[in-house]
Amino acid sequence: MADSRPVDQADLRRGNLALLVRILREHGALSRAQLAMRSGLSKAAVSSLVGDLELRGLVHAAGVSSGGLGRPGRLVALRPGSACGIGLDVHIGHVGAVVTDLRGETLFRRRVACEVPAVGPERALDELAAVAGAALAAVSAAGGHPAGLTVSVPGLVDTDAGMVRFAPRLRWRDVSVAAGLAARTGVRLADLAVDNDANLGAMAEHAAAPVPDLVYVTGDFGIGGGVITGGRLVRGAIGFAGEIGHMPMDPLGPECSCGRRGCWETQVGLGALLQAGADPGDPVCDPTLDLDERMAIIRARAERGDRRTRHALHQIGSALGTGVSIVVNMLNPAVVVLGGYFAALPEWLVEPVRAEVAARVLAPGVRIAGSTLGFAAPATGGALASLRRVLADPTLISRQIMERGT
Amino acid sequence: MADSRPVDQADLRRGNLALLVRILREHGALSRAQLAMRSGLSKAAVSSLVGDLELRGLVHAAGVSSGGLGRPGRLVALRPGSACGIGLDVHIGHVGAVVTDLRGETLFRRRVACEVPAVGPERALDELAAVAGAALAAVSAAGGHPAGLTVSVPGLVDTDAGMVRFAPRLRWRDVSVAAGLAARTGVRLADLAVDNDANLGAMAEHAAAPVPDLVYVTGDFGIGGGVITGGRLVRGAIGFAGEIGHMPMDPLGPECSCGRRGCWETQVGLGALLQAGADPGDPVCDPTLDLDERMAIIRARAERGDRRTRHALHQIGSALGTGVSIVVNMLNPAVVVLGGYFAALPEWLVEPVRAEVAARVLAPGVRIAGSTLGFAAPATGGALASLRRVLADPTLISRQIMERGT
DNA sequence: AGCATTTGGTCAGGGCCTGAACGAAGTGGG
DNA sequence: CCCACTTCGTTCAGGCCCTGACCAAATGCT
Repeated sequence: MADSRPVDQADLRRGNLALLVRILREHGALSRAQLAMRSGLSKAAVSSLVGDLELRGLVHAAGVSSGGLGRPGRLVALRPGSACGIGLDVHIGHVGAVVTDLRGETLFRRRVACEVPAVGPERALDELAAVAGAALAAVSAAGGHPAGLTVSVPGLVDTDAGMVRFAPRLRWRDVSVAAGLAARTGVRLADLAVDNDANLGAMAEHAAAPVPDLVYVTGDFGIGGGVITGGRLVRGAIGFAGEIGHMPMDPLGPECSCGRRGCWETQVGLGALLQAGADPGDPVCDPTLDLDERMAIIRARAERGDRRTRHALHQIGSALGTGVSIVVNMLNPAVVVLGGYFAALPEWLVEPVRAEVAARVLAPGVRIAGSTLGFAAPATGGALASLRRVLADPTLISRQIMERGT
Repeated sequence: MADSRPVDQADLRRGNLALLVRILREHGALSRAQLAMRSGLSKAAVSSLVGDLELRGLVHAAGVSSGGLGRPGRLVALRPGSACGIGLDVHIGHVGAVVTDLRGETLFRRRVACEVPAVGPERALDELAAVAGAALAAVSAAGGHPAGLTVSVPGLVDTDAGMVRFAPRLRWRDVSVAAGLAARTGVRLADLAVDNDANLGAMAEHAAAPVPDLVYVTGDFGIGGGVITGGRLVRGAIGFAGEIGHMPMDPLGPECSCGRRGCWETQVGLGALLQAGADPGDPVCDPTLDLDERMAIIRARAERGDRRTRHALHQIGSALGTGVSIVVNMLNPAVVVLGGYFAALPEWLVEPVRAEVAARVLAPGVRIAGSTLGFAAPATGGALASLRRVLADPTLISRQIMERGT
């Protein structure tokens, strides 16, 4: 068995193609001369590389640079919709899809209600495959090339096997999501990936706030965490990293679904908020109601100053801050992003968390922010994860297909 | 400003030189043909690369492969003492040095008693420079080339500036270790690095137990943590990652040196053990006594079954396990290594930690182990950190110098 | 119109890896 | 003892990729 791969001239080419794509992603349209300047490559090399990217359909001419002396540069930009990452999302109440191109623009977004725990994995995968088909059609319509599909699932995922090992909230166990989707859509297994919702959410937030060290905490009834350090996602030895919902916080606390007592998610999960802030008959406790609507009711109550709701939110915020402090002490991220239902109530949750962090954390300068992506973060992260492969190696988009197109 | 470095043919060469060095490090002496097989490179390329490494003095002929049919292979091996990493260690009671070559063999080891908090940074750096000088002399005597010096300090380090920001146990604040050592030894600033003791300890344990995800917890009076995920050290946004000693564990606990209450280190630090296991007048509480000797006394008492000692150890072990469980839940390492004073008492500490982890951690298969390197881990890690640069880029060892030598 | 300036393409050149060919250095059967 | 066989390591042509120099093209300024 080989110990590691040797480095090859093709790797060199790949690396420089990827470099140009990264620069174009960050700076928009640039001339070849500007690309040469920014990349450090020679003009000759840039010419050749841009020609290559053009043949692959990843870039196209984008006018000329107007201003200034001398011959105007012919601008080159990433072609809209050229390579598209597809992110799919399985939630308790819906399945969804997001399509993003290399520039980071969203080309397609859909969300379909689906009682996933009730209908079972096979029916849910049928629904998911239908949404995926629509996403793929949107990519085709844009004249693009799908870079891959990544499915977000709220549970424990074996990313190598493309399987969901255990997702208690979906009532899934050992579900072959990748294989099931491949069979239904005809997409190659190699182009399908499955990952945890918090991991993908962290990737989405990381792309939005590009600091190398970020922690994403997402909540609905369970709590998930996604950790990015040094720009890389932390998965742990067997993919359990970030499973912070079951941090033991209070040995005398209420019993948790995992069988232990006082787990963090019993303190800050949506269940805890509803229990403290509403009576059992209250409409916000109605599980058949859409999550967004229930959050809107709670928002409204908090905004008009309802005492019980405010008190419940403050209690959640404090407990959230205690747990966040532990994470921050250990990992020293530059940013902690609060996603999921926390993102719907930032006015009442972010401040208590900041206060706890200020009181309990050694390191200065940690930013606490509500997610701007909200419940869309996991699917967006899935799209980005799919794109990341092309970003690292643009030659994955083959030349031939595009030559046919011209 | 360039956005990122372009990839170059020299990078290609570097990468393949490094590949061969890695393979030789792992497998010992190999023929060129075997190297070609294992690396995936062609025989021609291997010949050229080996010739290059020979000129740099990094490898040398090492006999012939005896067995089998056909022409025997001329074995090539890493030259003992060729490139040497130097690790320096500043502790409360001593300064020390370790020299390791590319093969991982230790060529030199020294430890000199020094009351660092008492004598102040300048005098301590004098002592450290003397030890460093002896280490450099040992490298010269072995016909080697120093790959760099890395200093381990128990405190908060600004690795970019080579400065210790705050080391309460040494009573250091804003000490320019790299500059001070450069001035005293004549070593170039670029070859000097400073890092936290727990980070370096983690690197040493990581090299000994090569799993990609490892957490190292070290204790004396303070508690430090080093985290490696995906084979990379986690530093955090401003270098505070792994500062787990001040995790808030008990809001009603005793006051900590940091000003808060119930930090983890008040529960599991050496102070907690001594307070629970010995009276103030007890010799093990004598701060002038060598740490190793004090640990030996505690070991002896535990071995002969002293009830109070055993009880104190069990109490420490439980609290240690509680904190370790939090870390493990968050990061899912394959191994947790207990270093520092914990490593001196594994028979009584490892089991309670295992029990707590088994009760509190979701992920299966986490190994808990006492460090085999003990108090030597940080310096060893420093030596490895210095070597890592050469391992990533063998061309750092220039050819000319070695040509002069032959 | 002429000149300075900048762009971008072409071409020789050198570094690096590959694959084929070949001499070198052993083993083992006849 | 000799020769076939096997494996090793070097050499050489060939191809890929980047660089640097050169040059035609395109535009503003005088």
